[in-house]
Amino acid sequence: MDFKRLKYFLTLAEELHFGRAAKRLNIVQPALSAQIRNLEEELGGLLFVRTSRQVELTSTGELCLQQVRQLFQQLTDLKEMAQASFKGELGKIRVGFSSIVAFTDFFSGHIKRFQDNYPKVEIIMHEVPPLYQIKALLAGKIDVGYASLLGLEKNPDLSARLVGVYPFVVAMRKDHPLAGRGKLAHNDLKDEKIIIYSSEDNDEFNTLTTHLMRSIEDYNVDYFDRRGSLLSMLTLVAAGQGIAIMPCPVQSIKASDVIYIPLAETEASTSFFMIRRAQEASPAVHAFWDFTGA
Amino acid sequence: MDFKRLKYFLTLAEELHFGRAAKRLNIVQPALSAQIRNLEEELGGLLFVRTSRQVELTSTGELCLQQVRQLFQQLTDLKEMAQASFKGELGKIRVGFSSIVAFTDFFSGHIKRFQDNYPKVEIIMHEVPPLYQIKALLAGKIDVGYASLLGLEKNPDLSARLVGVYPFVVAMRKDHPLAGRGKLAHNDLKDEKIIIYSSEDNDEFNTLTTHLMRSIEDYNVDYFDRRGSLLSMLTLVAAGQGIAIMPCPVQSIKASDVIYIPLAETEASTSFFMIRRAQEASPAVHAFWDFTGA
DNA sequence: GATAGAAAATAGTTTAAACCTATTGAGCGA
DNA sequence: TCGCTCAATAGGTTTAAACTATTTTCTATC
Repeated sequence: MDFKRLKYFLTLAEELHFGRAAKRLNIVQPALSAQIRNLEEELGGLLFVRTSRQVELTSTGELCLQQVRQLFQQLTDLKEMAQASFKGELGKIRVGFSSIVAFTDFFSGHIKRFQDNYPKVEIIMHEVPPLYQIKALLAGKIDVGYASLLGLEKNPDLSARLVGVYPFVVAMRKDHPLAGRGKLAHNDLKDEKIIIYSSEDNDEFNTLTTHLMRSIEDYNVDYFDRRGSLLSMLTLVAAGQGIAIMPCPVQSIKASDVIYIPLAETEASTSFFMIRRAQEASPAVHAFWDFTGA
Repeated sequence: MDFKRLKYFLTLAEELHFGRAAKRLNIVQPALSAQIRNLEEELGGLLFVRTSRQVELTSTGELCLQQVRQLFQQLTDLKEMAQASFKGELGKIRVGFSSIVAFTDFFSGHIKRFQDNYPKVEIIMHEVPPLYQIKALLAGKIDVGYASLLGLEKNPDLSARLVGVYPFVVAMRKDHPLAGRGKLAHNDLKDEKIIIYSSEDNDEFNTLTTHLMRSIEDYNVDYFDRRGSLLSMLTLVAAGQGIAIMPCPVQSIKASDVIYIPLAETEASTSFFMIRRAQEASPAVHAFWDFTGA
């Protein structure tokens, strides 16, 4: 059983004339006769009634015609699907993102614009803490990561691309003494209780605060060490437990009683990266990477 | 694109090893390598990642695998369908029957038993007057006819088979003078008004009554000539317009005020035939013919 | 009824591609 | 470094599909 034979069958069923059908198939009439005979032998009965004047389908032939049309449709679909898949227009991309990334403008922009241009690619989102993203990428659990991490260029198994650099803001209760200020400098934080997110699992906040701390190390800062999420930090701020230094995208989280004031006069900032495996095979992931990089 | 290639793909996708897959396919490893390469070139990308230690599917390969499995399922279905159709287990049979036939025991028996044994054959019933059945058969409007007709053996384009011979009964109002009798003879009808169905279109009643009349031609019978259906004859009988001579299956029609009395002492009878085209192509029709004849 | 024409089937030859054997090359483990 | 496994490559062989030429069958027309 062969697609070529089925194609011959289909053409003959349409033309109902061996000579014309053979011409359309760019073969010669006896070749078509032989192939149709082969097909009929394989199925165990006649598909056409041949009188010397006309050819017509048997009832079985009619049934087969419908099925064969379907079969060719499926074959066409298969080819198109494969080609779409090779072009990265089809497939799944598992995207890992850290909690802060979810509030950046580039992240939602990437996802939305890609989805608009590649509607058949399924994007599966996972919130994954930054250091875990590296493990998840190498273990094949996610295909693309979005996080603020340092030293990525040192890992030969990963490719990274800088996608955003953000200054810091200071989150505090609205009745905090500093609340009226339009902007803050290092000096202003000198005697404040600063809430820092710290966790062995999650390096992002460590990274950025360490980064920041380096720039304000001259100052004598009390800090409040605490495990928890981005939101739990804001809860602590709202509860008057201290102030928090955070990348500015966090501003879009409107917590009651909490205000954000830019931290000026420092070159400290948070850099966000896209990360993928250096040896990536999936065309969809490459399409995503190239599309968001263009 | 060829089913053989797709089969190779399927086997390799299952084995993930060129040597083993080739062995299962009863070909040699380089042949398999070449065919997989051809397939990949045709689709425009790689379906497998080959390291010298292991073979695995690409993401596109995974997608194709599902589609190809479906394709093979459909191919199997096509073959099975074709073979079922050749055996007459699949298809349509358009059955024409005259009104009286609907009340015979053989008719419902044929249909029911065949349908039980050939559940996938669609039987389409048409009530067709007897002479029309011959036209409908020759015009390809129906495939099998059931009727009482004479001279069928003279038509070389048709095959017929006798399926039932029934004596006559006399239908009359229950208050008719003859109503008390257990059976009737020709003599008894001598002075009765007999309702006869007559139509150029429909020969069945003409046939049977002519047949009957021949056997009682010695008697002086008034008859009431009237176009109409089987039921309209019974209506006339119920209205006291006369008595009617009918094949005994009509007895199963219980009309109020109408009783049936056997017409004995005559060899006159109605013969019912199955009819089909002599040159019938449809295996389902042959299956029906053979099944009901066995 | 004979004859010409049309269309599918048959016979024999040619060609193409699928397959086979033998070998090479690459990667991994001892 | 050697040896082993496994896929790729090279070159010859076989099979089957296609071609050309011819026959057969049926129909339409004279």
